[in-house]
Amino acid sequence: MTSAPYASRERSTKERILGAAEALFATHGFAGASLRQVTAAARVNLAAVNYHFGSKDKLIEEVFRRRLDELNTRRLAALAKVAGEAGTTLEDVLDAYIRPALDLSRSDGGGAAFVRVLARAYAEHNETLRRFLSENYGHVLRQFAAEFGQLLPKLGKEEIYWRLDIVTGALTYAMADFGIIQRKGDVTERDHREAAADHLIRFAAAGMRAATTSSHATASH
Amino acid sequence: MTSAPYASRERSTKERILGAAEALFATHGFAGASLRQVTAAARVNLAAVNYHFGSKDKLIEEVFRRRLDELNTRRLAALAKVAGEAGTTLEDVLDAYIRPALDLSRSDGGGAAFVRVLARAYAEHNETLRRFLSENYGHVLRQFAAEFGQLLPKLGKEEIYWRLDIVTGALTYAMADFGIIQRKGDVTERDHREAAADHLIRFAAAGMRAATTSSHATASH
DNA sequence: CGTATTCTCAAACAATCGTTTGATTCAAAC
DNA sequence: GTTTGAATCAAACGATTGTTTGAGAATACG
Repeated sequence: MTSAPYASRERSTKERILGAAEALFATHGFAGASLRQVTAAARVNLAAVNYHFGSKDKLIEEVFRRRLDELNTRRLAALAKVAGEAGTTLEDVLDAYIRPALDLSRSDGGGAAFVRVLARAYAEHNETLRRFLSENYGHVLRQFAAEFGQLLPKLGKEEIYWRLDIVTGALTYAMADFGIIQRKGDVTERDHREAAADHLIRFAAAGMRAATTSSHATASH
Repeated sequence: MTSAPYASRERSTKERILGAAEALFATHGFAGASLRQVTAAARVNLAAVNYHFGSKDKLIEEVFRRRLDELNTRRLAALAKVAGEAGTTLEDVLDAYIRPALDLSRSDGGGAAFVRVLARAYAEHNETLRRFLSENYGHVLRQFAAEFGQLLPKLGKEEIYWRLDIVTGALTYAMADFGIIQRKGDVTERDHREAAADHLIRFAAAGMRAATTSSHATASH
């Protein structure tokens, strides 16, 4: 029975709400998922959201904070392992940027859903949410941009940001499995994402290395 | 054969609704923009949406159909000009894919807003909308994939789709101006998008040409 | 024990949602 | 001028939204 004391439940009310919100925001979006859907999925009372988080907007922020803190930490840790080293390649740095997101999407705690939430956040124009993400991602982005600048000395600072921006957009897109390509039935979700990261890293590395010749018409060949 | 009443107005009610819906869907999303917002912005009566389109979902579909028909036509026309030719480069084909979207985003009829709507559609998991887009994009995508296959004979069919998929995601992301990079005040919107397309084409071409040899770490397990 | 605090719950709140209705206005057909 | 059918309008529909309320149950602490 569930008549046990509240504190002894397998997961706290706050955590159940966060998990349910994450999954529903990924599926229906922030405006599309109602608090009644969230609380029903979490098997908690409707009023629990406003009691524990204050409002729906604050709940959304908490959904992001819970994952982004760890994602940023892991990315910077992975970057620190390869940054400045002699034999570090572009692929290594890109791996440090992409792999933590891949790992997050594989984690069983609902991280896969969060990656889709993250992709939605990029598509949203919500000013509050944009600023929140910028404050979290901006710091990481600057450190990676500095490392890319060392590996690609011929590229200007602005050019680095341009290309890294494209990589981030493509990464988010690919990680969220938004592509038109449907994975075959005999390929597991894990292998699918491994392949996605593998393709993306090769793709992104080549793109980051591309020459800066302004005119692309009849460039080589 | 009755021509429409109220024909003396500068734009018809249907067109005004479509324009307002496009702009508001881009800003607030499909669930986030209400019909009252749309009809107020279009300066038409609330009931006009259901009268002319039947429902909100049908209105959404019509917003897409109006732009996608022309975008697909232009992409295929641009592809036909370079496909099969002797000196055709990868950049030329990518240009045929990206340039029509760029032109659309520059058109004064609200095309810029539609590109943002398109990016939202990719982030949505709406099954109906996904199928609608797949039917429109699938046809174009197959033709481009065939051309890329000729230009990159070393890549398998599945690999082509993988990379083209990443290009599409990155394109949508960049075209919608979702990037963190903010354009400077002295750069016009037009120049900003020109630069974006230029960067993206170079980036994408290098990515498409990337070797298939896995340069880093086959996964464990 | 009793008291204080934290949390849950059903119910209701005002606001907004997409949609429908019925009357009215308008341009063209007769 | 009358009729006709399409288009517009204000108003209301029932359903759903995020949020608040107040009473009650569960826990913590003295």
